[in-house]
Amino acid sequence: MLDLKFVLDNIELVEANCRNRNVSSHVIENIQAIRETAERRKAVLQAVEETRRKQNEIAQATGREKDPAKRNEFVEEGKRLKQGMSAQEEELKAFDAQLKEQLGTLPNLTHPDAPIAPTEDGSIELRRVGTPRKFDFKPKDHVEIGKSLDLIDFGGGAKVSGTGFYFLKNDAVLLDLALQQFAMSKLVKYGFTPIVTPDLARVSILEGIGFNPRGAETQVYSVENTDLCLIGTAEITLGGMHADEIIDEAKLPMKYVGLSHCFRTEAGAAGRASRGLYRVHQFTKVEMFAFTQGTLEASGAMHQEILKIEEEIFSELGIPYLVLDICSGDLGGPAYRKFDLEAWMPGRGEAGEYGEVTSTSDCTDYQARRLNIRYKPSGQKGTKFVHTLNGTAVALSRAIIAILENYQRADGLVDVPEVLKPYLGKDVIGSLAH
RNA sequence: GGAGAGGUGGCUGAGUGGUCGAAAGCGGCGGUUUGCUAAACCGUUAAGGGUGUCACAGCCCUUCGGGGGUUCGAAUCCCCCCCUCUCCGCCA
Repeated sequence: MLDLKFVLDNIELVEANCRNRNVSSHVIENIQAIRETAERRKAVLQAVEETRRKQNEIAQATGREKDPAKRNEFVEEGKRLKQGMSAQEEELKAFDAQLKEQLGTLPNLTHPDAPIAPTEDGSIELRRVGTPRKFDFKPKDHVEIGKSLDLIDFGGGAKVSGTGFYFLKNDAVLLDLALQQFAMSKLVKYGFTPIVTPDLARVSILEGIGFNPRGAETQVYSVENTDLCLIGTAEITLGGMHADEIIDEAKLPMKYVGLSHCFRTEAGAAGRASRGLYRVHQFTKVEMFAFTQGTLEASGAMHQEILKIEEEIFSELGIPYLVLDICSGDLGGPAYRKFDLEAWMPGRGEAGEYGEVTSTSDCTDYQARRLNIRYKPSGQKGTKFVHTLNGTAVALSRAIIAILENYQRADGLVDVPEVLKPYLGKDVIGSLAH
């Protein structure tokens, strides 16, 4: 959510930003509506406050009055004032709700260096690291590898839970756990506090992070008869962890690395390039999340730190990747700037393709404002919203794709990346040897 | 799931219908003292919003877990919800 005052003072800038963000046209129409709503709300607010002031005055005078007759007069006066109140207050509430809804549709501002383009092909490739391996045999995709080595059971997943679900088996399980350990250990070394988060969260927390679990295009599973949803990412729970808090400035930045399951309905995604593990309803993810001081310098620096760690993880895994600076039209509401890593997947498409494996966003104060997470900057009075950032350390399903496909051998087995060997306990996936 | 107790400012904690935005302590900030530090002492210290100012000040409204209600007036009484603690039951 953007700050109301900022929006009112910068209508044109906000409008231009919305156009760059490729939001639907009714959002842009909303901006003028916000101005009107805000003005009408203010008028009502002032009327309500004036009435309340009179009421307080009468109530206090009544309390002080000893003479029963005079006291009675005050009471009658108070009753009269009270009668006029409720309609005004209802009106105020309605305006507040409307304003909040209208503001909620506006995306965050955009980093000046982010590429401006309407759709995802406008994102800019910053660099490519590593060279895709040349195979002297025709590489399989992870679905075939998973089948031949008995690592992934899609049929069983479909039977038990439907399409988009799967069982990991045998060495895939060890690989999954090894990746978690590898990522966790690294992040802890970098000063991140390890967390295992809940996999369900309240609707209000989802909304604070910028999800709309009840919207028409929701990707979120809701749990019937509760106000809970299955989380699509630990970003939700990690960000929500400090909702409504005033954080000691000395503790900033706070860095967390969370482990959670992630659930996504992937509504409307059928038929796209989503074979196998690439787009599934449930996966496990190790996620970074940081709270920084509320300055662009602080969160910008943290954003670079997170990106560097993401790159280090895939470099050490020995998987070629590229870094994308995500363009304005593909940013998503809360992000001020976003970098994606795409890893080389030899079995994807006709002759291999890069596929998204991580994403890191600087959300500035957009999430913190709605979640009400603040700190007191030293030397200033009052409070300021923190900045929040998130970034994928390892999304297990997609990392597994990359490893199986990049490390496959002519004999059908899969080598274990050097850095994972200590965690996995064996050198070759699919073999009996330990 | 059953029974009970409780949720108050950055923290601990008093306050059961009338200047209570709230005692006290801790912490923080400013000052005195001091060679420096500590201690001691004095003072100060909630947030958000409206109005106003060049900027302060000032004035006003809201907030004592959340929401509703009673009342001229609610931290205080009533109802619902959330959360915490204790005991019992159940359970990995």
